[in-house]
Amino acid sequence: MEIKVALFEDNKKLRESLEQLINNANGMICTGAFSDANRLIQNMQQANPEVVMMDINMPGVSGIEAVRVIKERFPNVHILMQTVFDDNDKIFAAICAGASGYMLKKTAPQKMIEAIWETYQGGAPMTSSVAVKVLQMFRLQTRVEKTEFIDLSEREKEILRLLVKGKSYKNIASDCFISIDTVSTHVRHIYEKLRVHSKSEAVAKAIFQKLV
Amino acid sequence: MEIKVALFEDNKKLRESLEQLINNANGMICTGAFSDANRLIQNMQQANPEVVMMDINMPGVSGIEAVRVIKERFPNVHILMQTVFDDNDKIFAAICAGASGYMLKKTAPQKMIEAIWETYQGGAPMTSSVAVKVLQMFRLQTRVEKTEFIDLSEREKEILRLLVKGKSYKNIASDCFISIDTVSTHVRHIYEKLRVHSKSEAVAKAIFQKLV
DNA sequence: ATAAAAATCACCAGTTCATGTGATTGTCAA
DNA sequence: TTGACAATCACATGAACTGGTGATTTTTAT
Repeated sequence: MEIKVALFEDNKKLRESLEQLINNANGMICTGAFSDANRLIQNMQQANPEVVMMDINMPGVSGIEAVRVIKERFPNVHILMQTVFDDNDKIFAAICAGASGYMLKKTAPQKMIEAIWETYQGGAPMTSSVAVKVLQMFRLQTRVEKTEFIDLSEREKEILRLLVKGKSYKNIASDCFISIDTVSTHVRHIYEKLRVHSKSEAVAKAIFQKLV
Repeated sequence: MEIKVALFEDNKKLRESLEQLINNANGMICTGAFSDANRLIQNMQQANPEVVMMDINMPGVSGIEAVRVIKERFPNVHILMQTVFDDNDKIFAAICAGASGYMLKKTAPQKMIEAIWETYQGGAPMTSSVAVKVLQMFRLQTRVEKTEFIDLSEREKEILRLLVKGKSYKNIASDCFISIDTVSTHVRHIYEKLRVHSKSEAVAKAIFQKLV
């Protein structure tokens, strides 16, 4: 039984050469090659693939959005992302959307075939530079801030939570049924306790220190 | 120039066969093979390796502890972990301690040599099953908020970072050597992309979505 | 080559914020 | 009962922000 591979890639030349590469490889067949993800569901049903190769940058529906949709509607399909750049944010977003693998387009054809095979088997093939970035991000996420003790009153905490939600003094006043001036006073006290001088500093500190 | 590889592995048979594998491979040489990490620093100075293969389970000083020490004392050395099990916690701990790669011991000899080579070049070779677990953990850690993909330009991200630090437009202008009006324009664009309408909302969203 | 996106700057009107000063009321512990 | 603190409100001013219009230059993608 051959692995059915579908292809989403807006560059015509690359799309065709990938299609050929897949069809020439043993044990796999390209059942669909599309230039965008605008008729994603339809294309997926038509191609009925086990593995999807998805370009991250496409006109219309982005590759990342497409991954999210595919993972929702066809959760058993494994997705191999393809991109020109090993850009942190996009890798991050693609992984979170549910992509299994992440290969740079410049990857050697033979390696690409191996990656498809690995993806099919439930692996997570990654270009070396991508793997390194994933580990870096992984370590960064784990960092813990040293927490200092900050003693806010209940009311102050309540108002700080509303600040974090992005509310203005006016909003907070009406939410809490108090006057704007009172909000202002509370905020002033919060600033003193947090030793900050603006809403955004307070919000950042509140979040990092997990005060909310 | 050959890659100098040091080996920490308590199983004598495995240690010797790995040593042989390395010495038989082109472009690398085993400059030290040790059964434990109890004389780690001394061994490291003696072997002076560029790549360390470290067993995760050893009597005495654990492989993970050893990684931490090596990364502290010899930060330029790349470390390839070796283990029998692909156990979540240990993978996690090893990565956080600073290991670059993570291979199961049952990996084919040829693949192991490739992994050493990749590690030397700053890559992060991982056994497929490990890579999958890393991605899983990665997603779990992130699954707090559903992350939407927000495509900010470099400049916008830079300015967003400064906003999170609590800087005013004036500060940002002087930090970035641009006019206040330019800062204002960038911020406007950031707001549009994040769909917010104030500094504090932007800051909160930036932090929660890990845009900074 | 050409269109799109990014980065830069300017002017402006209205809104919101930061901070100072001062005051009243209720609670609670010393 | 007195002082500390929390919560409430008021007035005021300068600074900072939001959002709209419009424009030029550079970079980037196709």
